[in-house]
Amino acid sequence: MTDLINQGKTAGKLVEFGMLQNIAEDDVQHKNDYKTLFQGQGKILLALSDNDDLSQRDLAERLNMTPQSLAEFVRKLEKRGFVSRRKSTNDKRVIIVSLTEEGRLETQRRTQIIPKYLRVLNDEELQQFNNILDKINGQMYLDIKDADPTLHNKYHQLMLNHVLTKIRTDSKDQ
Amino acid sequence: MTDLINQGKTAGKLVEFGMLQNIAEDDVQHKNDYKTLFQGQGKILLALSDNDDLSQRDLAERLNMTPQSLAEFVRKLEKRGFVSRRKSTNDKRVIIVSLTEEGRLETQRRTQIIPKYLRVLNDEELQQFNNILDKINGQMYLDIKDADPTLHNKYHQLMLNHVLTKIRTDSKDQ
DNA sequence: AAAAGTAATCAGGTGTACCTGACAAAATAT
DNA sequence: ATATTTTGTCAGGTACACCTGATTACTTTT
Repeated sequence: MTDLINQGKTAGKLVEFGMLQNIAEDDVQHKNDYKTLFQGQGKILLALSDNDDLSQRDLAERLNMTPQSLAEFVRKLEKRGFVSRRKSTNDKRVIIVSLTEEGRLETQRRTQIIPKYLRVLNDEELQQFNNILDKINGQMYLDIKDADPTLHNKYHQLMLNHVLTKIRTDSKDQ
Repeated sequence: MTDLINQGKTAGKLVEFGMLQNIAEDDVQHKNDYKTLFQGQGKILLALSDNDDLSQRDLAERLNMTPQSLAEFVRKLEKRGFVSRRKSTNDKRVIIVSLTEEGRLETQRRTQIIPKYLRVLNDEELQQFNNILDKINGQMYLDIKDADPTLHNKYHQLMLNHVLTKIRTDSKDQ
């Protein structure tokens, strides 16, 4: 019972956290697409930063979207200079998508930004927060696998693991 | 230096956290509009749950959007049965927007859901998480105020405080 | 009573994330 | 060599969150 109360309190704070992140983005830093990090174009950048030179088909599969949607986003990313497309030589149907240098920078910019607000935590709290996020994220992976055990999603999750392992590693390495 | 490394690690986990929340929403629980909680129609529900019977003008101001946008969202919410509109008697120009019972339930559903993943935290961790979120959120409020000290945003923030205080209180009271 | 505000509305637009259906070109299977 | 499968494209669509400009109806100011 006490559990529920405390969980509720925390849940409220998480809502608050989400909202504040949202506002900070809208009003403060004009271009920090936190919300678009995991969708559409952003998703593609993440996937490519994990594994460059993928075909559109492959990307679409990994990202769980139709090839048409994928193509659209890739076109937009190309227009923005973040990816390049070239025909595969083995199979002249396939188009290989790669990150440009610009795109690589953009991806880093998007994922490796250390939110300013983390600076208010001291070492101990940071450590606690880390553990907590590990636990929570672990549970969410399980929940996702549980609720949606399709093949696609296995790929999907696999990719996420890779992407995010990389992000974690990168920021650790800096 | 060690600080930066740890902050980076945590930042990565936060990215992961955001992503997982996103996927869990897409694929698992089909209708948990977490991402639309603080935008458009969702924002309006939140504002009304804090302070019912507001004029459209008032809502638009509090929510930092144009009256036209506001009107559009209110229309949509009305269509979905979440709000009702009635003419003010004092001023026949203004339209008072109120939550219906449905709308009130919907708002609660959206904000008071206790994420399942919180159950993996024990009492101590929950307590730690609470403190951490308080600190972080407090800092974000400051950052927002700092970066954007317009009148609108003061109102905006005020409203948020109210809304979220209420949410916090509600979940505590349960 | 006329002028100046104010609260809405209508009309039309932008950008983003998706989707379906139809089809061409290339690769593979028979 | 023909049939089938696969990769990608084109065309067109939905839904959502916004926005600007013009206009109507009502209120307040002068």
